[in-house]
Amino acid sequence: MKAPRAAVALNPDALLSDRNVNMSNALTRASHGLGLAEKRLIASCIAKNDSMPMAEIHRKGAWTVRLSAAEYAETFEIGLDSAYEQLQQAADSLFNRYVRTVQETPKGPKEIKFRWVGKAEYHKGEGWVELHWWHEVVPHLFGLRQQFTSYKLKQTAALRSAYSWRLYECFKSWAGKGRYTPSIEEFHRAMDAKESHRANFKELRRRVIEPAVTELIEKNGLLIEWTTVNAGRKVVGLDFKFSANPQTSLF
DNA sequence: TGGTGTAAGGTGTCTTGACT
DNA sequence: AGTCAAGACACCTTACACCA
Repeated sequence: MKAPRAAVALNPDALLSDRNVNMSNALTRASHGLGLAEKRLIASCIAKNDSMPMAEIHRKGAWTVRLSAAEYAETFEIGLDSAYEQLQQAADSLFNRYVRTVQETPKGPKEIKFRWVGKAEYHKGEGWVELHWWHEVVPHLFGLRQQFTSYKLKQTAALRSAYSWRLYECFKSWAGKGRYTPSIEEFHRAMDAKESHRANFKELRRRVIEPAVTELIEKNGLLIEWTTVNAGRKVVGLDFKFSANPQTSLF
């Protein structure tokens, strides 16, 4: 959990990569259902409205966000050609992506789904994409005062795996503790693990955990130790201990 | 804009060994 | 014996750079 942050005026000249990606802890720990390009697009659009006060968001109608291919290319250090292609594909697929959270109710856990966007339109020939946030996601992105996760976009811009990005966000949401101890089901959900990964811990370790941990150590300079929590031989949970490496960390 | 080559990431499958 | 995790290998896909 982070301390409440005073709203500051948005600097329109700030590089996108220097802006913050803010989202509620509940959203951070939910299943996002996003691939890497979609994740980049969503995070960039969140960062574009970084620190904008709610009143100004209402006044400017900032539920709608524009992102150009040039900004995308600069932020993620890829070529313009790739940026055009990724933005177009991500905009196409984003409309059908859902956030999935699980709420505990007296009748047991209940899954809640809502869309990321009500509209995602790529303007061919002009090189920019326009997103309109879905109304249910807005409270998780704007006007946050407590229980939220915040990081600079540049801290994830170098990541090449969506799993690394998701693990980084989970670490960020537990940064106060320096420890992330999900049940195996919570971890599956948070990582958007595929069925084959869920069915077999070896797959989860090989395809999700180890590549993500390696990338975060190499590119973000984190110090990470992790172990499994077992019931007999069955893995039922995970225990990550993480901290910033003062020499190299971007955490 | 489209084609091509390369590197990295992702997946499937088989074998081996340890544990219940 | 059955189950589960680990390791190795091959193959496919994706991301990206480069060039015409």
